[in-house]
Amino acid sequence: MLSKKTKYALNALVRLAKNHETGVPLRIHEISEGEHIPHKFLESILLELKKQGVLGSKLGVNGGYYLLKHPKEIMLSSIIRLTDGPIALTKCVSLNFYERCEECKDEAICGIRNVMEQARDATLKVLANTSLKEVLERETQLLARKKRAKIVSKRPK
Amino acid sequence: MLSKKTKYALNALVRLAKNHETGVPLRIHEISEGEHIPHKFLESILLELKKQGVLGSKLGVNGGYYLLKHPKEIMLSSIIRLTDGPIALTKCVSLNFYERCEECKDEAICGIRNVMEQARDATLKVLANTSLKEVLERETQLLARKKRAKIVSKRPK
DNA sequence: AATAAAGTCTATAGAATTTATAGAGATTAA
DNA sequence: TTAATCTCTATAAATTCTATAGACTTTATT
Repeated sequence: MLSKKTKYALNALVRLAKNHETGVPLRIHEISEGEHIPHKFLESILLELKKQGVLGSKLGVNGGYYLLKHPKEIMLSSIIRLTDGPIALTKCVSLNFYERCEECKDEAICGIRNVMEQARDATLKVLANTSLKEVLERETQLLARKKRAKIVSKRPK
Repeated sequence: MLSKKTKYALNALVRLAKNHETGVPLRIHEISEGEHIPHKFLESILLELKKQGVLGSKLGVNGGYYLLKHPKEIMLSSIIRLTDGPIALTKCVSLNFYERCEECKDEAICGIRNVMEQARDATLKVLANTSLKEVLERETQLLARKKRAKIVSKRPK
């Protein structure tokens, strides 16, 4: 499961992606209110994302945060790794956070591990191929679908 | 990430699957030593799996635990759900542990959620189609592969 | 009937992680 | 100069995870 921190980070980044083309930074304040994220918590999350090179910031009046890369270059997998750590279900199959399982006798012949590798590949195929831009596009589609459904439901028989 | 509890449960169940055809129960003791799992912790895990209907037990001398179903009928996804809970990355897309995200404004148009659905399906395709029997078969294959590799490495040039 | 070998049950403690907040500091635009 | 912002350090509160203690019950064996 993703932590709240990661969900907050993802939502904030989607919000920043929406704002990306305006060229002006977004205030923490605007994001935390718009996305229902505790202000101080979001503050620390965004600061961390800045330190990790995902976000840039501007201080003082008219300051705020902005994406350092184009939304299509920012993949969900890399965000999750920054805020939550491993995407794999066990560290012994993690590509970025590998660690041996203490209790394991021989990794090379562990059947569970073998399945976890497969699961990791399946998950990653989704998360590493989905960018913030892609998320925005999906939201557009979902919104259109919702509106269509509403119209259909109101149509007289 | 899977908790230790879940990893312990999986390893114990694989061990019980190996023992399945003998028809005799396995003692907690034998499992905890063989799989390097803290005895008391394993005790509580197995008891829980019993209450959930996965395991049966026999009391007294020559007692122990055994699988209630054939290893090919026990899927990794169902074990993980019993010990860890949701397999999905967010509860808002969990099939068995659904819960609304507090911070979410409208599930129907959430792009993140849409991706998480996809990720869930991908992971589940692996975990819900892999049984304990399948894990055992993989271990056999991995062992064979390992032996072959050893022979090749020893072969004179 | 006695004994030893198992699982059963309740309670709880310790550790780690997650979530969140406080408050003083530094920078910038107007 | 001032108000608006992000920055930084510290820490508190809550929750979850990991693990253990110890008394109890059941069963096979002698």
